Amino acid sequence: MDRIWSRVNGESPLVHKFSQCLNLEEEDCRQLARFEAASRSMGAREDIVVEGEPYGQAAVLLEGWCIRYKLLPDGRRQVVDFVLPGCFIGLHAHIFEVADHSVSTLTPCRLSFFDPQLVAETFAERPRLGGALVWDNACREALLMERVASLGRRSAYEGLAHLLVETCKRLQWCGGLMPGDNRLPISQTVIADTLGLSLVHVSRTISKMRSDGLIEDGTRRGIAVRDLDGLMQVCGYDETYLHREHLPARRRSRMGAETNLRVRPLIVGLGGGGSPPRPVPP
Amino acid sequence: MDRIWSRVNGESPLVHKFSQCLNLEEEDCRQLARFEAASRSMGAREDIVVEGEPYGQAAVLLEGWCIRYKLLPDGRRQVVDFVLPGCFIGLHAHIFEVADHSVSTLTPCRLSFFDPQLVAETFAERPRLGGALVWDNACREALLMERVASLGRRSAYEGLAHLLVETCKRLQWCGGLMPGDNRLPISQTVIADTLGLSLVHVSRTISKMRSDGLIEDGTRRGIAVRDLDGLMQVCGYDETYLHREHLPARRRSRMGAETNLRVRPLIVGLGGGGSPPRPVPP
DNA sequence: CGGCTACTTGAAGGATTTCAACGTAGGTGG
DNA sequence: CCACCTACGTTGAAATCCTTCAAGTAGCCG
Repeated sequence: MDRIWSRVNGESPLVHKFSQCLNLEEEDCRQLARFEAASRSMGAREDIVVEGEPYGQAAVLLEGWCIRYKLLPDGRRQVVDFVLPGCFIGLHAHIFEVADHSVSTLTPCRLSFFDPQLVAETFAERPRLGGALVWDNACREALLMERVASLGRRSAYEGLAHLLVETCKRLQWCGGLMPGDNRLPISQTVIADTLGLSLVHVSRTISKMRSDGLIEDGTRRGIAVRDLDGLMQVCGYDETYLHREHLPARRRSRMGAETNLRVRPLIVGLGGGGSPPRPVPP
Repeated sequence: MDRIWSRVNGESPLVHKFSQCLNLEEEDCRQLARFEAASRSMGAREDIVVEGEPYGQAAVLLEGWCIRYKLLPDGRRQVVDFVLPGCFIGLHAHIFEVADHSVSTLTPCRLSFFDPQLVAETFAERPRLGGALVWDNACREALLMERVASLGRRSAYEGLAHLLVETCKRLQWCGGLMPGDNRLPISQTVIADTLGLSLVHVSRTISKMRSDGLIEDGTRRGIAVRDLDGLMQVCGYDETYLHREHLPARRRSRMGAETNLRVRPLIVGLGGGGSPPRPVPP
């Protein structure tokens, strides 16, 4: 589980990501390359950002997996998000003095550190890329909201299914899924801290899911999805929040700062002044 | 609980909010006024944004409370965030086609709807304000992460305490706390859907907290905090994530430098009913 | 006075945690 | 090569947190 989780091809993760929402021009790629200029390797389980301490430089993750997490005063840990290739780390460095969460490597990683100032420059010089950054940020927030929904309203079994599906989708998206190998490098401990469960219960939940034929017996080699559709059924997966619907065509013309943003009619008070959709227990 | 939760004075919520992180100039205030130009009233329990449907216009909440929430396919509801005066709603309208969450009024509200295009203009014409928007957005993300930690790793009692403290802090911050009245207009149903608990258990938790002398018997009039320090002890409250540390001095020079703007438009904005019983996993 | 919504309370059951013990693989050093 | 250590995973049993079901109370409105 400790090998580097490299990308399928040697392509730049940022170019790969943003070319999905933007027709990158020569100059855009050049600018993105500046983010990835100072590549550096790190081992597993190393800290990149530490909660309560000042941010260091910002970084892009090129290869490997990291986790973003928070610690309660008594040591309980909550993993907030998985950081996959192409994700930014510590981009708030230029906004906040002190980090409100930690980021650590999960596997050996390759990252590129850059001066946060580069973000400002990008907005100034390549507004189209600036728009892409905005979009990227909004996507991360959507992901966070879905996590909230998962933690609050899904059972352990459902939550695990959802996490696995979501992670697979994101991996496909960022090109981080190995061809003949769909294992995810996450230990049960990490899963527990992500789903807000105890390690023991995660073990039992995984056992059940394995015997249900939904995942592989990937013990100690990472968990592996066997039946994606089955998992999606389990948790009623709805991909809307990943916002990948209309990326190909429409998005390209809208993200660019050159084009006009359009206005749409208000949607207010549906239901004739009634209450919001509320499933009431009898 | 149905009166309008107005602001302490008639000041503009946006001016109030951003003057805490920025020395607003005459022209800044004029620009902010454009966001608040088209004021409109709404009743309690009306929809503003509906998950799965296209966004409407964006809005600023001027008075009242709203909730941001998600629905699972089977109707379970998870409240993601409280929207307080000065908060934006549907600011993603210019990024995403389809809303990934809903927003509804909780109390009667006054809002101002504006064309999302106004955001782009603001970044272009008043970069200092653009920086403030970025900061505002980052704060909301920090809030979301804390919510994740709460849902995943705090008990019902701790989570309730944390939610109450956080909400009081935010209210003080946005000036939405009435002078002689520290009641919060949130029903137990809303609390349950925020903490990811059942209504019944919230009722019991509140009872206990009340008998512990931490909150007032605000039945049917909203819950009221009696012992803020006590609540903070219960949940080990750490305010770091609200990022209010160095707002007074330092922030002003960093956020606002039209000269050396370290941050640049990284826009992004994000801006009733109860959850049915959770189905038993197979 | 219904009828509605919000809240309360008791009892039972289920989900999840804790405690504790055990197993297994990989790495390290003798 | 084995002994040992550590990280990770599994399993059982008991305890706890929380949910569900069900019924009842209280305030508000027409």
